[in-house]
Amino acid sequence: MKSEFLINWHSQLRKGLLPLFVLMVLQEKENYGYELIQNLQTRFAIDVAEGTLYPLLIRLQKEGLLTSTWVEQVSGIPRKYYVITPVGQQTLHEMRAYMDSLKSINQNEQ
Amino acid sequence: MKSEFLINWHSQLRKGLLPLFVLMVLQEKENYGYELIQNLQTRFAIDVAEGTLYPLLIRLQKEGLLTSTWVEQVSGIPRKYYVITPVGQQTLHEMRAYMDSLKSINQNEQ
DNA sequence: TAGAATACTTTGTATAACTATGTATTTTTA
DNA sequence: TAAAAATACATAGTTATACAAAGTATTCTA
Repeated sequence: MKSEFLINWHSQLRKGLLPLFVLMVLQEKENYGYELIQNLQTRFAIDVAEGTLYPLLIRLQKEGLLTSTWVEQVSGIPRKYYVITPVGQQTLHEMRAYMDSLKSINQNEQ
Repeated sequence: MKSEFLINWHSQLRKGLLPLFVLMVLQEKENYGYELIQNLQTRFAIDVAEGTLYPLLIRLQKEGLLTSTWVEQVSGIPRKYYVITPVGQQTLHEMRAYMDSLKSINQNEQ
């Protein structure tokens, strides 16, 4: 059974990883929120609550990393599709560079 | 120049990484706070303010991952040395396992 | 027709980094 | 030798963000 500390650590780690993962998914293809939650699960084995993701998407959009458009469905509820912007791509690039630098640091371990 | 967003992202990412890095350093050798700040800088290229590290150390101790003892110096100010506990080592192990799982996920990228 | 699934939003709470400040001692330097 | 810098630890207030919970609305399914 996972300790209280580890559960909390995971939650804290997500504060950094989640924006990265979201940008990574959207880099490949535009997504609407509900779809993104499922892609994050299959792609990164990470369960994201709607109350976590939607505020994040709004924040990323406010920062200029994403744009969004409502798309009416022939059948079903309208979906808000999120697309990564050039600023978002540049930011993703720098995030990746930082993550890679961490990896190389961790290499000189037993 | 780094964007506001990236600066903030780094800060959020640290909330997850810092406990991991601290445990990694202490896994190798006991450290006192001030020394630890320097080791985190040389080892992980990460600048940690005292106001960040000391509360973290107190928290980790409260969680049972560390113990600490004051050591009087022949010359100089007494130092509080932090030592990783078995619980801390187990926790570190699980943190590493999780970090490794992230790495393998990130591998299937262009 | 009730319930599940889809789809987005908002409110309140908890966690933890960060800034700033404070205390105290020792070493360096001008 | 006095001032400044470095060493060493601690705490209060602010801010960002995950998360739980609840809400709104539509569509599909049994």
